Amino acid sequence: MSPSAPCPGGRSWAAHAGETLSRAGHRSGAARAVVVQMLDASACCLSAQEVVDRSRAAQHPIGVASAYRVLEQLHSLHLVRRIDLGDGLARYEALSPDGERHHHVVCVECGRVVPFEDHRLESALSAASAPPGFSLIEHDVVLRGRCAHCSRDLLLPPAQAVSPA
Amino acid sequence: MSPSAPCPGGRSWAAHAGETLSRAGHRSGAARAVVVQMLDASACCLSAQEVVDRSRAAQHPIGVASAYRVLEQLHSLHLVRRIDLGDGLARYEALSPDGERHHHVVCVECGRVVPFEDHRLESALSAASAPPGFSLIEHDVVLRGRCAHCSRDLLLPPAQAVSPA
DNA sequence: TTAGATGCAAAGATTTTGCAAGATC
DNA sequence: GATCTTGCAAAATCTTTGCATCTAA
Repeated sequence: MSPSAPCPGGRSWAAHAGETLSRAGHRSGAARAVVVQMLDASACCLSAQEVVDRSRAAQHPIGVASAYRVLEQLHSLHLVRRIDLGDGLARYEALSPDGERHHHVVCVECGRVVPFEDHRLESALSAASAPPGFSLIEHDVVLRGRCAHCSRDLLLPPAQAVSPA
Repeated sequence: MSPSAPCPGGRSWAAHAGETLSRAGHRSGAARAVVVQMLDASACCLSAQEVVDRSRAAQHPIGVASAYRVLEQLHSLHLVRRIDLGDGLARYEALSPDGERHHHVVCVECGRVVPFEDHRLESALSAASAPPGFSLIEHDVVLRGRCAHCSRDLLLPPAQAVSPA
């Protein structure tokens, strides 16, 4: 979790990403800087469109194509994780080099996304019995349920319930 | 797993689905019958396009829109599970009423999808500590790795390696 | 100066929707 | 016969690609 938390070496994820990118032979550019900064500052995963919208709001607008290209670049270098919450959007989140991961819970009513960690679940996933010969690399876990807010609304008369997003 | 395995009552999943659909007030139709039969006969999840392609191959072609509509209908009645393997396609698989579930492993090289079960993982998922107030409903788990075939290819000289799909 | 980065617009791919024709009950 | 289902085509989304321009090194 910890947005913009320093990486093991004391540097920010953004610094780590920049270094990895240049070592890979990529040049720096305005769009890339914006995307990296957005991801570094975000507490959770962002879609390409969200990155573009936030860049506009921050007075540093970038093109949609650039957002997708930078995100793909970061993904190919394992600097971000690609997350699919099942709504047809690809989301990305910064991946700290220490391998720390978290999972996501999505509210089936309002779509709210909440990150969470669970060490026991993590162990079970690492120890998961994959089919013979399969060597596991990573795992994606998405839980679905109702957030506190929407669970409460279910108990209220329909007229008072807040309409879901 | 077990494709076309009888449900607890001894009926096939297709029969169960048909009954549930009519109880919900839906009428039967050619397209729906084909989709239900495809899912019942499939060992694993199918995309809408796969259903359409197989329907054509089986000499009972259905329209793309119908496939999507029937799949959505089945999903809303919890007769199928919607699965997102991260490649931008929605897949669906029959959901037996006894609640038996399995997960999927995807080969990062060739895209092969293999179902698997793991009771310990299942327990960890059921016991997962969701954020406060969140009531969990279901979970999606996708593991990624290299299948036996592709792991072997990595050891061969590039010239002999089979090109990935 | 050279090769990569960027942005716009067009193209691709997947899924949804409008509407007329055909089936079911 | 009323209503739901189906299928074609158009629309809506999300993502990728082509190409000219700009820019980092």
